[in-house]
Amino acid sequence: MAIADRLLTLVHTTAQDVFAALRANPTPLQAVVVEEPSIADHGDYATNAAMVLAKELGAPPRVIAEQLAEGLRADAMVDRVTIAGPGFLNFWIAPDALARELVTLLDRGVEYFRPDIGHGATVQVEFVSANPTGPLHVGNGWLATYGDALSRLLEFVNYRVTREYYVNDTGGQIRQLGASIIAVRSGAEVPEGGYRGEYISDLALRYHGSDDVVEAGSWAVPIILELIRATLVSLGIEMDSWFSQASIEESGDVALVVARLDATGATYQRDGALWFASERFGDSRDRVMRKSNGDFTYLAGDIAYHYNKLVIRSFSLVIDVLGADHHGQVASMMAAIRALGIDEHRLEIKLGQMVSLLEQGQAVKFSKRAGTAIPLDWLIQELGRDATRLLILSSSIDRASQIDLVQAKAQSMENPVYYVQYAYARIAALLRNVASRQIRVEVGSSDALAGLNHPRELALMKDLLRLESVIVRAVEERAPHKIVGWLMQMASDFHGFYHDCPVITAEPSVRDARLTLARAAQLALGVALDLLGVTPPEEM
RNA sequence: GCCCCUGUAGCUCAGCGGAUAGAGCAGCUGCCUUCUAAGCAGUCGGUCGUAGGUUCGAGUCCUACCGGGGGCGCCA
Repeated sequence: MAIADRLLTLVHTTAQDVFAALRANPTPLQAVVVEEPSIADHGDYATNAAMVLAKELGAPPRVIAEQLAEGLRADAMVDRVTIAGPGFLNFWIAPDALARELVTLLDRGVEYFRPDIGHGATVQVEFVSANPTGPLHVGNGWLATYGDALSRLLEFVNYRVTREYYVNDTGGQIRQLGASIIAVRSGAEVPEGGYRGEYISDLALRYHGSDDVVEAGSWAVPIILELIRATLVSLGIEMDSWFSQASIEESGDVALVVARLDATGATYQRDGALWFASERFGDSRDRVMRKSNGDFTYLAGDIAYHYNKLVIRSFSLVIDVLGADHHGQVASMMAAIRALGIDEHRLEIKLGQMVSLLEQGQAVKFSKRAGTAIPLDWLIQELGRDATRLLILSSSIDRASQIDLVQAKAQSMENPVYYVQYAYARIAALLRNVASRQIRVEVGSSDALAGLNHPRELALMKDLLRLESVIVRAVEERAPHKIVGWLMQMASDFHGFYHDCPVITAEPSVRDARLTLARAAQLALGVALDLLGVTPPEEM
């Protein structure tokens, strides 16, 4: 258990003692938290327990705080407790307790940072799923990287993850694609709503089939998918599964699912079409399942696809990563899940807000059809894989990012990714130097490590002990960008340590303790970088 | 009109209901004879969109308003 969690437990038990002493009934303590103050004078950790209890007990916070402090001081883990402000309890952790924790960390290795949240459950993350009508653009890169980092996080906390790309290989846009290729081949204008761009010209040169738009479109899909796959690989992303929309339609599952909705009385006929009464299940209006011409709608196919994921393939959890332009589908899909009697908590839909490019202060929207989309390949080539990933992962997907490409490129050598990677590389260099100088290192007994009490060393240790809880939060909130926040702090603290605390030239006991700390830091940096899919470089 | 996201430093963005709101970039000033200066230290820069409310305590929660983005098809 992490130190903060152990402290919270300690605060809880001490609170029970206070209740008993006051002959008061114990009350729930959910509001009690242990946190790390941003100000060093406020201790290594702090709790609001006295203020919460004061409310429950109707006594002044500082009086309660005195009683709590009494009990807390008795614990060996706690070095010092002070009462401050409106009734905060500030703790300082005993150096030997930190040292023991560091020993445990090194003993357990990567596992030290791994909370078992998933318990081996299966989860499918569906992301990218861009129509196979052209190369990925920069906007696709955002959600692709988010989806991959989320998948890495879930894998780390013991989910069995399947990364899936839903291939919309049927329908109107495939006909448009075919029509565009045929038009360019015959030297005609690309039709209204068609696709433009160099790749269309390339395809037109290679296409030797008939003038049937479906044939031409279907012919092009696998070629374009291969381009997409290659782009993803260059971003460090490999899908486990490419799921064809056409295959769902051919399987008969669409009819099956519509029949199931029918059987539960959730559908009705109107104007020659079959409707799903989705409003009864929380949608803003009802939706058509089968058009008056007999074809199923996209939504019907999409419901069948989700039925396939949740029932036929029976993933415990399904996460759809979609662009905010798919917001309109969410309520309909959730309504269908409820109508089919599936536990709605098994489907999560994460909406990523739109990304826009800034060109001379003006926002430029992506349009594949108009040919104004900036290719993702271009961005990766300009910035490199690691800088691209970190740029994308440093902010929340709830925010509509604006990226100034000129600035992004100009800053590529100043990208924060190098700051973080440099910390890792510096440790690698340290360890190489130790090896090449044939220094014998006695790795860390907790006694030796208790000598680590320089402020830089303490800051580093606290970062190490915090990583697990950061990972928990990042997973729970589906927010990989929280890992970036930790990495920046960790890198900053490491560079400060490196600057102020010589390692190899220090006397042997100090040197060995610092080397041990550096090793732990490298381990943690490696875990965090790996969660983001960013390379941990041995040298720079 | 209704629904979702959002508004924090010049720019791009972090920020668990807690104490004196942070980082990177841009600007200014120092620090390489010393384990990698892709670094460290300092400095400049803020009515956290506005107004109410809840709370011992609000950038964070609630309401209204203002601004920005997206969505509301028998398209996919």
